[in-house]
Amino acid sequence: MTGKGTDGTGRHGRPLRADARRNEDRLLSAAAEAFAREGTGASVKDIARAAGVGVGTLYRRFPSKELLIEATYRHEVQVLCAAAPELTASLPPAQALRAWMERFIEFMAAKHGMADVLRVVLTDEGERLTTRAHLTEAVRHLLAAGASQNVTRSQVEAQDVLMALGGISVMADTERQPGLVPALIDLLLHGILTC
Amino acid sequence: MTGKGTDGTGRHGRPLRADARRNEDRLLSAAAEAFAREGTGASVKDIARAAGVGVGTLYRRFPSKELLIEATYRHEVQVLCAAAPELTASLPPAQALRAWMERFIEFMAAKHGMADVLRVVLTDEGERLTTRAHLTEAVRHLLAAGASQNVTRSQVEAQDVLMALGGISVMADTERQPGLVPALIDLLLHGILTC
DNA sequence: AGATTAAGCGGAACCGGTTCCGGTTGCAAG
DNA sequence: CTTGCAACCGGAACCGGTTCCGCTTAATCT
Repeated sequence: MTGKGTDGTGRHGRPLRADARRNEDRLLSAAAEAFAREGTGASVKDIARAAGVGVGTLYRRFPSKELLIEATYRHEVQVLCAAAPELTASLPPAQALRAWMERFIEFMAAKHGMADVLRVVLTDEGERLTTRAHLTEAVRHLLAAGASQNVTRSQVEAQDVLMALGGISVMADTERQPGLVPALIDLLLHGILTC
Repeated sequence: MTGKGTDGTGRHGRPLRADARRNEDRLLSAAAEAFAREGTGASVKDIARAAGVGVGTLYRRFPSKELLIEATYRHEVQVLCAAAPELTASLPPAQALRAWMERFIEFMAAKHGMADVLRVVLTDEGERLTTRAHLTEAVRHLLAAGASQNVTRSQVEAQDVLMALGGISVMADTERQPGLVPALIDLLLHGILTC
């Protein structure tokens, strides 16, 4: 994230011009609708047209389709992250971990082709709090709860777990075999837990 | 795999016409060179031109870029698979497993963008022995060696391990963090081994 | 050799993502 | 209110993958 997106500021933190902000709103709702209806396969040109702007405008605000997707789903990701503390509060660490991992995968799989999101959601080197940082934080929270009761190996890094989950999402999306996801989550969980 | 590729037979097992076979050869060597030089990002049109044929010809023989990539690397994958028995013969099961997984990832990462291969290499429902079947077999071999000495959990399926490796490849390719791969291999290995 | 025809061929056309750029306009300074 | 200009706008153009289709030709039959 480089200071662009839904925060109403431009490239240098300067407030957006009124028309620009209006277009951003239109684009986001057109995108939300299109992605909900057709999945992330929806074409950017169609989204731009539905929003009543040209593709150029869309691309200035969201420099790639993936970033548009991320912006569209950012809120849902925040909700996902917020669930981590709640789960650790109400379940034993191992179960909380599993439950959250399932939600993560489920979210990623929700709309077909969601794997695109992942590349953006997990990839980023911006300065401010990013979506990715939130996710890492959520995992760190879950792992910490486990470590404090010695049920998770303390060498396991939150970031690596996140990446592993990302990998599972991609494969689940690519392949279509039923039962793959639970099997891979099991494998990952076994790798995290103390024996 | 549906009976197309480098076996010199057409869609119905009928032998290829002479010109077709010649073009297939040209395409494969042009592809090999292009992929080696530019990675799998090399454009199909360029490859067709280098081979002196039209894109249509390329597409009849290799119905998608991914299939062309797979055909180009099929031999290397076979070599990789062949290494599995050798490793189990010369190393303790856990080490053999780790060594092979490292080779797998290394191979996938060798040429940038190799993640494309994966989708084809790992996805397939053909009737005959496929590349994917070979890979699964290699993993099964490694797991069997481990199971016989009780160092690997017997519930772990070869296919799931292969998928997990696929996921790691994708993430390693997407992300660029050093140390990610070893960390993920560790995690996976811990998930496979008995404690 | 000549006819027949399925297989093969090339490349124009299409589609989706992305870039580029000449024209437009919100906004603030004068 | 006018003016200057940075920010913004739209869409044509480009690029890569894939499809389509009319023409060509290797292989086979007579």
